Amino acid sequence: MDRRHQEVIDFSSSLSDVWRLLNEKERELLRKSASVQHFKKNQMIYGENDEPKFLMCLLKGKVKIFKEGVGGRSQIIRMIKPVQYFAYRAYFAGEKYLTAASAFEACSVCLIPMPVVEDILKHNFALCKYFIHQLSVDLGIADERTVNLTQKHIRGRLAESLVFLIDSYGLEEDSTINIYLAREDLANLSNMTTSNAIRTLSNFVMEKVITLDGRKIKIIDEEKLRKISKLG
Amino acid sequence: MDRRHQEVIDFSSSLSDVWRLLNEKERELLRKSASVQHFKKNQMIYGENDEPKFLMCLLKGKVKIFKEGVGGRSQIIRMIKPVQYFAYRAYFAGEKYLTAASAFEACSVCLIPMPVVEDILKHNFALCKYFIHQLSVDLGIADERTVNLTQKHIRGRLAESLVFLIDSYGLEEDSTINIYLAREDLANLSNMTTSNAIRTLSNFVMEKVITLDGRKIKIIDEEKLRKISKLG
DNA sequence: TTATAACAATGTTATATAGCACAAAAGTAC
DNA sequence: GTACTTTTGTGCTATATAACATTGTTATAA
Repeated sequence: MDRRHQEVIDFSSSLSDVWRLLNEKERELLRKSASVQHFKKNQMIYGENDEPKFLMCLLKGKVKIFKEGVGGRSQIIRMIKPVQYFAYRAYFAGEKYLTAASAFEACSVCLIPMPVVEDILKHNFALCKYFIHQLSVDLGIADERTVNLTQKHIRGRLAESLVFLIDSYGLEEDSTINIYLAREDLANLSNMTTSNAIRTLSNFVMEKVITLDGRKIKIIDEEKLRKISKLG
Repeated sequence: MDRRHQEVIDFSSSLSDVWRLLNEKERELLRKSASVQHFKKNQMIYGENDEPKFLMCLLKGKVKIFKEGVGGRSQIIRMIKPVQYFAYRAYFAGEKYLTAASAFEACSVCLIPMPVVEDILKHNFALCKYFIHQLSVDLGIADERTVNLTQKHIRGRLAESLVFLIDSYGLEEDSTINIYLAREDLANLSNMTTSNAIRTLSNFVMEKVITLDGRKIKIIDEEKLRKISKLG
């Protein structure tokens, strides 16, 4: 049994959400056509304007989805954690990718050819429903985000990003956020410059909302943080 | 034949996109369960936090979808024209409405109970695909919009809104945009204050990109407008 | 070890845009 | 018609934030 096949067997147990919606025949189809690929830290998974070919499922690691904006400034659109599906929007819309994805840390990604997914969709209403639901949720998040990023002030935006990171990746026992972002990434997530991300973080430290140790962010007063996030 | 039924017959011919995907039985089901409602100018169609119950199809008029942001500032998320479907995202996501919708001018809206839609979806893959496609396209637009609204400067954002209006509602023979927005709405679409919308419009007039006559906006140099929109 | 680069912190300056006040114009109601 | 509200247009001021420059700090490599 070659290594590749081995991995396919492995991942199938963890594809949870989608896997549960399939019958044995469909699962067999996936086992045959899916493959696992590994990405090094900062490696590109797909780029803006690439042709979408695969439904991707993040098995291990963290992925950032981002867009290059005006003047090279990049905006992080969302972060992916295991086990989340991504990279399917463009295909369904009949477009090229509008965003890019890169491995935020070393990643294992399961690739399922979109035509295979489409074939299964034809006879599997539960899976259709899954995608409709997922896309609807994401669209809601995107609409929220538009208003938050444009209308909230810098403190509110940064606080919101921290809350988002807490909710996505959780806290360690010592209340450290379970992901280590460079200040620049935090800025790209919050729509501000790196300097302002740094400054505002310092302010939060002074106000005893967080403490900093390099890229480690420890949450001291989560309630206050959520309040700052809400009030903009 | 009562007036209501009459209207149902009328609309069925114009529901185009979706209607085409249905068989006779499904159409009959729609005819029975759908109804048409009229809204006066500025009347609320649904509000933030309302429970979503209907798939809506705009038959006549114009609708704006917006969100109340920080400090009463509202942000127009998208505009709907005939014959477009809307109001379904929240139901599919299992959420209340995150946005509000109001009649921008006198409107006729066809209401289809979401449970009926879901019933049809179960056995109609083409319709599933329609929604998956539509949601995917909208999600792409939302992602684009996030970056544009946050990173482009005021001229770029206003120009983009004008281009959007041209593409959505078209131009009359004399190159007037086919929708008459208050400066405030234009501002809410472009994420700026009313004063700045007015000022920037005036600048565009001076630069001979447009001319103004009250709310009538006549496009003089569309190419230049698109250029301003692109370059931020 | 030193050299080199990437990142973090912070102060200073410049500027885009919001906020406000007020006047003019246009709609709307009575 | 008059009174009233809403919308539009402009100028002025305040301010949030970007842009830039500098310095300190930490990693990485030679």
